[in-house]
Amino acid sequence: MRIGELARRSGVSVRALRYYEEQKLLESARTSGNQRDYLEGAVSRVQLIQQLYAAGLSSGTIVDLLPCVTTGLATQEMLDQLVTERDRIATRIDELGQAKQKLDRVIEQVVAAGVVTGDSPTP
Amino acid sequence: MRIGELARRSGVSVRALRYYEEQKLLESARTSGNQRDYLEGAVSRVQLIQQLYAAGLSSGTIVDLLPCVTTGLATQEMLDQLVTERDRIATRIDELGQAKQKLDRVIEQVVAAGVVTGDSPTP
DNA sequence: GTAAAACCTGACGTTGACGTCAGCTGCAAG
DNA sequence: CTTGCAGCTGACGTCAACGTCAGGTTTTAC
Repeated sequence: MRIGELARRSGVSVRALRYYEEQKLLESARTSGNQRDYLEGAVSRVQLIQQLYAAGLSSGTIVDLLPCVTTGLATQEMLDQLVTERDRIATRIDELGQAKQKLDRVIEQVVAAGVVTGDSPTP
Repeated sequence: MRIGELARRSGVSVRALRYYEEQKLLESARTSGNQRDYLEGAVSRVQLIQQLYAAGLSSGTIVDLLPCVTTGLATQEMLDQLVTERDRIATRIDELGQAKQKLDRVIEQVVAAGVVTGDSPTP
């Protein structure tokens, strides 16, 4: 599979895939014409990378943790880092939950008070 | 209250407070010597701003929404934006929850398999 | 064979929330 | 008075995950 297809199937940009390779997150074979050639498994790997990015991990951290995420094996240091990140995510979920509650309450108030009509007319 | 005290009490940097003012998120009176002079309420306002930032809102969005967060009054447009952001946060919480579950499972696996000892010695 | 996609490397541009530095002013203490 | 911290404005620096452009090569379609 070449880079364009992987991009479509995994939902990220071609540029992002090249960036992942630069960051050692993703590897590719090369064809005789020097074009990247990916295995099928690359799709789920890219999706995994995306999920970890979305979780707020840096590329460096992902590089450190991807091996044990895929193999289930880790050194003590890796385990510590895993736990650290897991806890960070948990904390973040908490923060977001509080912010959401705040907005929920504001929305409730606004709805209860009725919407204000104070805009400029559409010219 | 001057800017240094507000920074200490709200837990953000002096630079951040000046930035908030630049972004119209925070206002201050000025003393005769042109120094910023804040009301007591500024502390909680800054904390609120921080919470909204932490929730992933941009300063522009916060500018739009702060009025109704503090007053409970909103136009239809503001209400729509409120709901949009609330939903965005909810989605994000979901994503983070999934990522957390993934790390939880990995940690479980690692613990079940036992920690690997494969490091370079400390020289 | 040739035109159009798709791909390559390399390098500069973007964005947001500040950090940091320079050079100047205000203000309370001894 | 002067020492020295706190504050002021203005402006450039940062960092990460890409976007985008330039200039060239490879693959595909006809």
